[in-house]
Amino acid sequence: MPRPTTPLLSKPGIRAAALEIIDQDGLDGLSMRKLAAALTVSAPALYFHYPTKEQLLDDVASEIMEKVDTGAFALGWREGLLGWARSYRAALAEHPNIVPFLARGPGQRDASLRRADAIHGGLVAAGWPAREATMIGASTKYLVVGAAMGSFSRGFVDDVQVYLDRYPALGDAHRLREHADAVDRDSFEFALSMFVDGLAARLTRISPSAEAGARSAPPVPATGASPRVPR
Amino acid sequence: MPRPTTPLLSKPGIRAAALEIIDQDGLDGLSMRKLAAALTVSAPALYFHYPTKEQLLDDVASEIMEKVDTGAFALGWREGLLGWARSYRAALAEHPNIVPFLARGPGQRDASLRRADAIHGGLVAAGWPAREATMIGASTKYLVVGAAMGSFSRGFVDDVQVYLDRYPALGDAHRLREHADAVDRDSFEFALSMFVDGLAARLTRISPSAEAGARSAPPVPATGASPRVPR
DNA sequence: TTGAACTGACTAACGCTGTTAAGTTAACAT
DNA sequence: ATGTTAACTTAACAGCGTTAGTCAGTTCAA
Repeated sequence: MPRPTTPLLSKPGIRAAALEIIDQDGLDGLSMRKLAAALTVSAPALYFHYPTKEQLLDDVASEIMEKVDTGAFALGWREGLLGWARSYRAALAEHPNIVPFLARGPGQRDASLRRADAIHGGLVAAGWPAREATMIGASTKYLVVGAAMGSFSRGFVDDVQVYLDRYPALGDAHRLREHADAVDRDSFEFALSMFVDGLAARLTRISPSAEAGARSAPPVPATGASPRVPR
Repeated sequence: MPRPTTPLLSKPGIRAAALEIIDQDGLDGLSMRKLAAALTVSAPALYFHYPTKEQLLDDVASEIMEKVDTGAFALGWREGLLGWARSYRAALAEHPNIVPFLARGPGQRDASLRRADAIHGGLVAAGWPAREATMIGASTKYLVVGAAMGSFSRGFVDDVQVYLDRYPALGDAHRLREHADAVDRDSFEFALSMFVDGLAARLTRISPSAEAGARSAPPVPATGASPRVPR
């Protein structure tokens, strides 16, 4: 079958199939041959549409990141940060297997820069110094990526009775596995709250005029408020 | 050369060589053949000492994690948490290439459990409810792993002039690359401070008796203070 | 209407990977 | 002296990402 009358493959189709395999079999479970087989096609056919496996993964990652929303910065830095962090984490939690790739991921993509700009602009407009705005953005990403990756709870095994008396402070850590997801979600929300609380306290300390977390005061264009100093 | 008079290989030697390759060439740069070549040995010889590549990596990861210190919990939960987080991050920053592996890593190892026990016990002894102690431990790990992995700053490319005017709020983000490491370190410290500040405020709120961050009051064995309730 | 150029697939193959099997001999225990 | 174990060797397998070369169907210009 040299050239079909109607194309068998399309970039979105390849992406969807790849993501499906990743979700089911993990990141290592995706191979070009397996992906091709799922599309009832030979492996090299994929290279007509994607020059490399990494490029394909980049595209899949970008697709996932499209669900990240920075719009809430219009309601104030606190709302913006919370909205961004939550939508970010939700996007990653939907496809946890791709997170290790996404973490080193591009970030230099256009959409990614647009998000970074919205975040930084929103923070600066609310009264945060540019340098701290950068650190807040980084910190929040740490939290989201760490939560998506680490999965603290999954570090415990549930078939071990041993450490129940060996490490009494762990109590019944073996039950963690059961509600691992819940613990992860709660821990993320907890960390986010503590972090934002600390931020709010700091903002009133360094810039008492700014209402901590409320709408940014003047209707000045958000992006214009960023001074051109190294951060 | 069937059996050498004195063994050519040893587990510590294999581990050291593996880590050296990982540090230089990245996690993907480590192959059993390359490792064997570095040790002037054939690849299958390694399998006499390590049953699998994953086991080898587990051991290397554990070796790195040995530098993580939870001793400061004797000085109070705040000092303990900060000391743990900083030594944890420092250990990962020394070998950033192995972090992606370490993040999914074992965690169920003996040493890992001992650390978890010390952390949880130290927090509970200072007045934190067990459930929140768990979340604090998880949150801190999120921060450390996220900081070690994400490398927010590395997400920017420095050869692009384009977005200077396209995304004005980003200012001169292209300079980020230069002091990427400094930004990472500062952002981590910033995040840690904000998080711990938020925690301290919460602790005085929920348990006013506990001095927020000071030494845990009575010299009671830390591990004995953990009630046996699900967390 | 013919012919060239392009498109979207194919099969074969390269060098790489982790790992297993089988062979070889030094060292050690009985 | 003999048998077992230890520590290596080479050969090989299946699977990986990717490249080269082939070929039929589609599109468009002359």
